[in-house]
Amino acid sequence: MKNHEIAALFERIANVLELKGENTFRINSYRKAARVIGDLTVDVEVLAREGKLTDIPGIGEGTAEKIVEYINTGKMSKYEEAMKGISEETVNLMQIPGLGPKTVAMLHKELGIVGLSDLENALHADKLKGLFGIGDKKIENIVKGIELFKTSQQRISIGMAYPVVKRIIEGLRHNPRIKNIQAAGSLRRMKETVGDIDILVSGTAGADIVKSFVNMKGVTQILAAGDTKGSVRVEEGVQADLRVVHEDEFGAALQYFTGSKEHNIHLREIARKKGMKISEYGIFRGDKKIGGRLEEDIYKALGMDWIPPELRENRGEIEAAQEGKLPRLIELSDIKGDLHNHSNWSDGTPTFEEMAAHAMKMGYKYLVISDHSRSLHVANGLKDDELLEEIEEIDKLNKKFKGFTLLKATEVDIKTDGSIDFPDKLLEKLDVVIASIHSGFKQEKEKITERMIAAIRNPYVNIIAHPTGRLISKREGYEVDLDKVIEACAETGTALEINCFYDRLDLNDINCRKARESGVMIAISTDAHHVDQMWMIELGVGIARRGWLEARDVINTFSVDKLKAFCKKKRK
DNA sequence: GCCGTTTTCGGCCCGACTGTTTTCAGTCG
Repeated sequence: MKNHEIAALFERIANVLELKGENTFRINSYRKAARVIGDLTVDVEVLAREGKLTDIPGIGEGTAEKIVEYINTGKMSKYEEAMKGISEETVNLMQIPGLGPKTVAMLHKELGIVGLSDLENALHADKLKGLFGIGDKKIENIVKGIELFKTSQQRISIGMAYPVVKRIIEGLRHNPRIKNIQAAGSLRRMKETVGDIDILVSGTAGADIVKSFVNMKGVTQILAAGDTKGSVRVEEGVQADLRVVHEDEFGAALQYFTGSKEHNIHLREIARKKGMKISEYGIFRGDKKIGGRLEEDIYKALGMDWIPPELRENRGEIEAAQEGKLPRLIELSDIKGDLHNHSNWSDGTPTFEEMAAHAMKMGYKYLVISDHSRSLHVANGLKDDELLEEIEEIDKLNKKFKGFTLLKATEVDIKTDGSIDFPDKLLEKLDVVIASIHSGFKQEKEKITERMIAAIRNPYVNIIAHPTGRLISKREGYEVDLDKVIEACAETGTALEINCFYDRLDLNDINCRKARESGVMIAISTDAHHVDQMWMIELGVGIARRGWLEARDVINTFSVDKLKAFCKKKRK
C-alpha cells in the first residue's frame, strides 16, 4: 500500500507551499488530501485503478492525477517543482515553535539561512536584530523555541498519560468550587499517543482552582498559573494544562478542546453553511447563543447525533451522525473476560488464584491463561508436559469457582517456517489457542505474510496476537501484508487481537476498522504479566471504539459458552 | 486545490495571544 507514502508527500507539498507563501486554501487542500489518504482503510492503488479517487471527499481532479502519476512513475512532478531551490532542511525549520512560514522565508531571503545550524550561527552573531518584524522578544522566543525543539519529548503513549490524568482528576474532584471535571484533547479521544494532557473544569473562583492544580503532588514545574489556565510539567515528563470555564460554556469548551482539529473544522464548515457559528464559548445563530452548556447542544443544533469522542477524527463520523448511522460502540462493560494473560508458570508474576481473584474483582466471567510455548526460552516457555500439568491444575481450580471460568490456553510461537510449536493432540485439549510471532522479525514481507497465513490456516489457532509486532515509538514491527492476513482470517474464522499493552496497541485503530469491514472478529486482550496490568483493557476498548467496533465484533463480549463454541467451530 | 439546498465562481473555521510594523500580521491550538 502506498497510502502513507502519498499522504506524506502531500504533507510535504503543503509545507513547502506554505513557506513560499502560496494561497492558504490551496495549502489546506493538500493537507486535507494528505489526511484523507493517510486515513483510508482501502488501498489507494485499488481506488486509482477503479477510477474512484475523486469519490474521496477532498480529492478532486488535480490531486487524483498526482496520485496516479506517483503510482505509475514513483514520482510527483508537483513536489519536485515545489522543492526547486528549497532545501528540506529549510522546510523543517518551521517545526521550531514560534517560527512559522513567514519568518523562515524571511530569514532565508535576508540572511540565506538554510537549516538549524545556520540559524544558530546567525543568532550567535546577533544578525537577526533589526530585521523587519524582529525585536528583542522575538529573538528571545526563537532561542527558547530552538531549545524546546531540541529537547521536545516525543508524544507519550496513552498508557503513560492515562494514570496521570486519573491522578489529577482524583486530586481535584473534592474541590468544592469545581462543578464539572473532564479530560479533553487526544486523551479523551483515546489516541494511542498524547502530546499533552488537557483537563477542563467548570466552576467558580478560577484562580483558586488553578492554584490547587499547580500545587498538586507529582508536579515538577509550574509553567503558568493564571485565573483561567494553569500549566505544569509532571514527574512523568508530560505537560498538563488545566482550563477553567463558566458552567454554561462547559459543553462548548469540552467539544472544542476535545478536537480533533479536523473534526472541529468540518463541524464549523457545516455551521457556517447553516448560518451558525461555533466557538469554545457556544454555538450561535447571528449574535444569539443557542447552546453550549452541554456538548450535545452543538451536535443537536447542527442536526446530527452526538458523536463519541473516539470517533472525532473526521473519518466519516460526521456524515454518519447526520444520517443517524453511527455505530453503537462497544463499552468497557461489554467485556466479559480478558483473552491473553501470563502467569508465573511462564514469564508472568501472578499465580492462577491471584489472576482469577483480580478478574472476578473486575467483574469478568472468565479469564484466559495463555503462557508461552516451549520455543520462547527467554520467557520460560512451557514444555509439552508442563502444559499438560497446567491444564490439570486449571481444571482443578475451576471446580471451586461459581460463575467464573479460567480458560486453558497457550500463546504459541509461530516459528520462522510458519509451524506451531505444540503438537495438535496437545492443542486439542485447550479452550483457546493464541499464536504470535516473537522471532525472525527481519524476514521479508512475503515470507512473514506466508508464515502468518500458515498459522491462521491451522484449525487450532483462534487468535493472532499483536498482529504487526510494532512497539510504539520503539520498533516499527515486522513487515506483513495485513490485507492478506485479514482476508485469511475472514475465510477461516480466526480473530485478530487488539493487544492492550500500552506500548503495543496492536492492531491500531485504522487496521482494526479495516478488519471489521472485512468481517474479521476481534479479541481485546491485555497480555498482562501482572494483575496490575489488567486495567489496560480500557486502552484496548478505546482503540476498538476508535476502530468503530461494536460489541458484536468482539469475541470477549461473548458468554463463556459462546466463546468456547467460537473456538471449537474452526476445528471442524 | 476543492466544492455546491443561495454558488461552476468565489468562497474556504474560530479565537487568543504576542510582538511590533501603533493597526495588524504571524503563530498557535
